[in-house]
Order: sequence, then structure tokens, then C-alpha cells
Amino acid sequence: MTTAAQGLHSHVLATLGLAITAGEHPPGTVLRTDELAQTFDVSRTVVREVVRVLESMHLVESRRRVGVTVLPTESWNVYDPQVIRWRLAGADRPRQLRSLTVLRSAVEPVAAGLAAVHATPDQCRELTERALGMVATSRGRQLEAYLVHDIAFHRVVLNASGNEMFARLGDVVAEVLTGRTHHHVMFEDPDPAAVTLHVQVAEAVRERDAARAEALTREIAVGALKELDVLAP
Amino acid sequence: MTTAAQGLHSHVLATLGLAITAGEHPPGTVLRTDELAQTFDVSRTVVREVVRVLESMHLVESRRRVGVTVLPTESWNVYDPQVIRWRLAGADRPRQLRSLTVLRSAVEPVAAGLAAVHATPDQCRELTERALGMVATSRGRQLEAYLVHDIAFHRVVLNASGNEMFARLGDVVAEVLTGRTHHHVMFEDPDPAAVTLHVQVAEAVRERDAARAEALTREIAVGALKELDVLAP
DNA sequence: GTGACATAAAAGTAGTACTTTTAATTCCCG
DNA sequence: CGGGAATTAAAAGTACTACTTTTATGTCAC
Repeated sequence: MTTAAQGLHSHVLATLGLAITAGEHPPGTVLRTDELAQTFDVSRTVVREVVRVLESMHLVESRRRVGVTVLPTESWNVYDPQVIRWRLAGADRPRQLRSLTVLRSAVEPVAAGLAAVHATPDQCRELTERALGMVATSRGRQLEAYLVHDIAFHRVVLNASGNEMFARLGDVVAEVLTGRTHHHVMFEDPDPAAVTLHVQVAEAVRERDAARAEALTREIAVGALKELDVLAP
Repeated sequence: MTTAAQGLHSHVLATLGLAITAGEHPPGTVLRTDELAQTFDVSRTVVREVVRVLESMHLVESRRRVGVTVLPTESWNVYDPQVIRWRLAGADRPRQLRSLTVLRSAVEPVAAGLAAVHATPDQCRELTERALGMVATSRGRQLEAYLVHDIAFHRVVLNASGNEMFARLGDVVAEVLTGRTHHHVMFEDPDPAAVTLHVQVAEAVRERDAARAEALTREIAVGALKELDVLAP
């Protein structure tokens, strides 16, 4: 059971998409639609719709008289949430987590700076609440509860930035944080220093101190990068 | 001629996608597949494939007994290059340019810093060449030639960062730079200060000075933001 | 060997028939 | 009169079949 699916389309899409992003069917592989139809025991219609979607993600290319060719990784729409999810579920999850964390480290500080300028009172309040929630759940193996607050916190910052491109990264950040928690640290409580930094970011945003919000968030980012050994020691 | 298209599918997709992102069919609008088939004078098969693609971009949602509903802007996959292109071609092009420029301002400095660490000798060389090309074409209304170098320069930086998420933003940056040139400055030569900064970035990368490459690129970004009045005066 | 030509393989398109889901309406009972 | 269960019908989902179009590849003449 890789992915639940009501509807044949969803099922085939999930299976095939995952297979391709996981590296079965490596780039260059040629698939034929009626062969796929047979494999999945669905009609060609369904397969064609799936192929069209995969094509729009630039995972494959469909050419007449040739078939459906798997494209090289460089062409993939790596920002497509679906593709990200598939890759996080597959083999090169570590690599994926790394590159997404680097992206976060670039985006979130700037987003925090903008949030300090644009955040509504409501957003300021939720930010503070979430930071306090993180503090409250930061000790004693309450990792799941902590994660919820952490995700919400970062999502609010991204939304409050007022930039739609940033806002749409909320899901990505959620995936990264979830992946991190559920993967390699799972046991130990979160770093107290990081928790403090979140509280201070909330403070800075509330006080409209953009430079400080940005700098503090950059520190959080550095911490996240270190955790994944992306940084030189 | 909105978009060239060999193949009915591409044509319908381009037309409908553009229409939706442009704000005709505002969010909440319900379209029916056979109605669309009639409108475009194609078979329901073609329409369904198009709808499936639009659905994967989260522009629409298709529900039984209801029809194809246009989703609110917040759900759109704004990182999908296709969506970006449609929106840049449509009505809220200015807004789109603004948010993309903010994204650039966050990503490119970090990318430049990483490039200083990871760039191959080849990439360093091309970077220098492109910077010099910019200098050479920066005076005397050679805007098109300048643009080519400018795009290539930024693309190399993003690629050299070694991060695939950054690398994939090359097209976005290209669109933004093109839009900027072809839009509101078209007449006057590029800012000499910006040109110099590019040369210095190439230098910093070549000398493996990550901090300097990042700082300089940040200055370029500030310039781009100012140009669009994103920054407070 | 090279270029024109023929062939066939695979995707693209169309149309139709049927199934499934589900919003909305109806209708019965309290 | 009101609310909930049963019915209905509208629209998408699926399947299948027939046909068209493109084009890689192999063939043949020169």
C-alpha cells in the first residue's frame, strides 16, 4: 500500500510516479501506453491521462512512434509538491531533505524579515502562541506535539511574509520538518537553543524588527543545516 | 496567437490554462467537460486529459456530479513553470514579477555563496566571460545582447550552487529578467553599478570567497527590488 | 554510400456505451 | 410542519473500438 487511491487514475499515477522518481525506469527508459494499460489492468484512456500528468511534471515525454520516455532528473519539476512527496518517500530521501533544507535556509530568513513588516496582529499572536507551544513541548519526549507547533510556526512566518511564492513553501517545510523528526532524531528532545530562537523570532516580528527577525531565522537555518552535515564542520 | 500548439491537447491546455490564470473563470466557476468539448470543438477525451493536467497544477478540481471547479489562487502551483508563464502573460504580470523578484532576492545570494564553494573551473570561466560580456554590452542600447549575458550569468550561478532546487529556478530568473527588460526600462542602458557588481561576483566566486559572493549578490538583489519599488524608499 | 520511398509501430483523436458517485429532490412518517 | 430516508438524475469516470497522424526504420534504386 504505497498510496491510498479512490479512482483508478490516482492509483496508477501514484504507483507510476513513485516508480519513476524512485529510479526504477531510469531516465531514457521507454514505456508503451498499452503495455502500461495491461500492467495496471486499466484502459488505455486511464493510462493516457496519467501520462499527460507525468508529462506536465516533466517526468516523461511522450512521442509518437516512440513511446513514453522517462526524462533525466534535471528536467523534473522538483517544486511540484507531488514530486517532492514521491521523492521523499523514495530512495534518495536524504539528498532531497538536504536540498530542501538549503532552500529553506535561503528563503525563511527573508520571509521572516518581511513578516516583521507585514504580519497582522492575528499572525503575531499565533506566532507567539506557537513559540510558547514549542517551549512547552520541548522536554520529555513530546516530539509529535512539538512538531505540530514547529510546522505551524514556520507556516505562519511564510504566510505573513505576504509573498505568495514563500507562502506556498509551507507544505515543503512541513514535509522537511516531519521527515526530520520521524527520521533521525526521533529520540532526543529538540535543541533548547533552537527553541529559544523561535521565541525570539516571534518577539522580533511582534516588535516589527525586520533585521533581527531575519538574523535570528538565519541562525535557526544554520542549525538545521548543521544537523544534516550540510555545513563544513 | 496566444500560444503555438501542435496537437489539440496543447492548444486546449494553453488556452484554458491562460484563461483561468488570467482571471476569466474566477475561482468557484464551474465548467463542464462536454461543454468545454463543444466550445473547443474537440472530443471529451482531449478535454479530460487537459482537465487532469490542470488538476495536477491545482488550478481546478473535478468532482462527480458537480463539474470542474476553478480553485482559489492560494491552491495554485505557483512554482509550475507553465503556470508562471501563463501568469506573466496575463493581467497580474506586475504582481507576479514582484513576487518572483523577492524570491530571487532570497535565493540568489545563498546560491552565489554556494557557487563560490562548488563551482567548477569551467563554471568560473563562463561566469567571468558572461560578466565581461555584460560590461561590453552595457552601453549604447544593446539591451538584447546584454540580456543574454545577464540570463546566462545568473543561470550559471544557480547551477554552480550544486543545489537542484536552486538550479531549477534558472528559467524563472530568465523570465523575470526578460520581462523586466522588455517592459519598463527598455530604453535606458543598465545601471553601471549593477554591471560592476556582476563582475565582482564572478571574481569572488573564482577566488572561492563565499561570504563576499553572497554579500555582492545581495546588493544586486537590493537593486532589483528597488527597481520595482518593492522596497521602502 | 546516399538519398528517396515505403512500411509499420505507436501515440493521438473521436465517438459511444456504460458505471459510479453524489447533489438535489421527493416523499413518507413522526 | 419538520426531518430523515429513499429516489432520481446529472455529471464525471471508465472502457472499448475504430480511425488518423506522425515518424523511426528499413528497403531499394541509383
